[in-house]
Amino acid sequence: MASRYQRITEERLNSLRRLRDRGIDPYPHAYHATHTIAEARAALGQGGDTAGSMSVAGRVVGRRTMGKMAFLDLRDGSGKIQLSLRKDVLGVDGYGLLDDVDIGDFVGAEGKLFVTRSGELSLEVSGLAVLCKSLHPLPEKWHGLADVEKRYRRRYLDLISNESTRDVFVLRSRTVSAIRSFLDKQGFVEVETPVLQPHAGGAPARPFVTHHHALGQDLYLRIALELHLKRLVIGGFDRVYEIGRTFRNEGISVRHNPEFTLLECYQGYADYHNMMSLVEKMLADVARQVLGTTELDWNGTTIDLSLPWHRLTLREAIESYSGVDFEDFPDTGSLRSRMLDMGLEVEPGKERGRLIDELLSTFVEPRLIQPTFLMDYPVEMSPLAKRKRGNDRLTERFEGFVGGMEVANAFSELNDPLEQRERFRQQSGSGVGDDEADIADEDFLEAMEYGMPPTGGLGMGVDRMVMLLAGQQSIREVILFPALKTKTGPED
RNA sequence: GGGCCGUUAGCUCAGCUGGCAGAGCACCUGACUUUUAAUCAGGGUGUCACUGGUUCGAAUCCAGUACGGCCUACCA
Repeated sequence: MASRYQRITEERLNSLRRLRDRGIDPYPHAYHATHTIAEARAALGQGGDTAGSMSVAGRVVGRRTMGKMAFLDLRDGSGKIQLSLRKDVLGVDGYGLLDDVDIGDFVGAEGKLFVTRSGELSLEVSGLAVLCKSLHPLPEKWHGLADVEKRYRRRYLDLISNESTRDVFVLRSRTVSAIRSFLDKQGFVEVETPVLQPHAGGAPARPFVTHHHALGQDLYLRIALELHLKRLVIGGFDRVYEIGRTFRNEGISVRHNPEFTLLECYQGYADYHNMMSLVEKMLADVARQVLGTTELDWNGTTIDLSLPWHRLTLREAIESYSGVDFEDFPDTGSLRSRMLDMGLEVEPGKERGRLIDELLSTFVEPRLIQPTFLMDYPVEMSPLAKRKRGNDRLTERFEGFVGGMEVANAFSELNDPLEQRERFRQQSGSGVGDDEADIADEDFLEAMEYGMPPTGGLGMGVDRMVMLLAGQQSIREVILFPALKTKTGPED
């Protein structure tokens, strides 16, 4: 604490002291601004008569003094405006306050609008109030804050000094709103289900474990929304969705954050074909609402989200990009030796489904830049999906890819409770689930025994969707406070 | 977990084969009543990430540690 205090620039503390000596509270409780800065700017646009006095409030982001007159740049959440301060208007005392106003401080200003000789809309200030004294200098005005680690750890500084960062998160907010409004219009009901669960199911991922003291019981942070939402379909919510944080105790990368936002929605009486068109329509609709177009710039290439997406089966895709037709290798051993022949490093213990997944992520996924659905995944990769009509070895499942990333995963949901029980059993027996995530959720199976209508289910990574719309290559650029290791040392 | 790269002033960055720690912005002092990357004159404010080693001498070379970035691994 003491060291932190010592780092504060002596001049800022002196300003603070001088303000108090003058009887000015540097941290007042409130300020009534009559206009936001954007409203103030618009006020001049109409009519031109700006005789009325108005007030605005914001952070000082620029300061140009020239003796008996000065300009401050003021910014609030809506925009930026220049304040003009003159000694002959404010008086010696009022103008003297400027000595103790630094870049970074919050001020409120009252005055009348006018346009300077050089055409800049400004507020001729008749009254200035300090609203908060800042004790640290802001990052430099031209380059902003560039150090990636500092940008994430002190996102507030990133937001203050880099407008583009702010734009990304405004876009994120609009994206989530657009998803909601799209689904709401389609008759989906939004719900919230538990984050803390006795079993973490719905996906083969390692969960975070926590402990409930009063219950004396370990709980898991959810890794998917699936099993609870299906319970709600069983309960009569034919169209239901949730947008929520999920947690996976796995590696961190440009596409993976330990906590991320997942959209899942379920539609009774629908199958995976219906979900495909839902995904297509939703992305096109969201892009139009957020960007005004279905064309995205992704790493220099243009991605077109207009309908329809390219469709091919997983088998076709893997065969055309890797040369392997997995139907020719019906068991783990044969597929494994084929992959070894290709010079791939294959970890022992991977089942056939995992091997196919590896072919997919190595050869196919990076190539799927334009929106593409891969359909019909093998049963062993998809324990919650219904078998494909006409082919027992496959399921009616698809994944959607855009920009070389998986952004959607959906299927005709398995609703045969006896088969579901059997699939869970095979899954846990195969060593895939282990005890890390107790997939065999007995409570869920019992619910399914009461009967779930035929249902299409869909999951989409919201962070990745935002990455696409914002043209960002790293998930950390679309998460305000991405996961970072705690920094230890003299800093604190 | 493995590999490569990075960490120098509040911020953005230079600093060569080892020889007194640098620039711009910010900040401080002074001038300036229409500036807007204001301008002009002056001022360097530093645990060179941390710890150890080599050396007469280390920001620089070596080793380890921390944190970060990219790749990889893990991961529907």
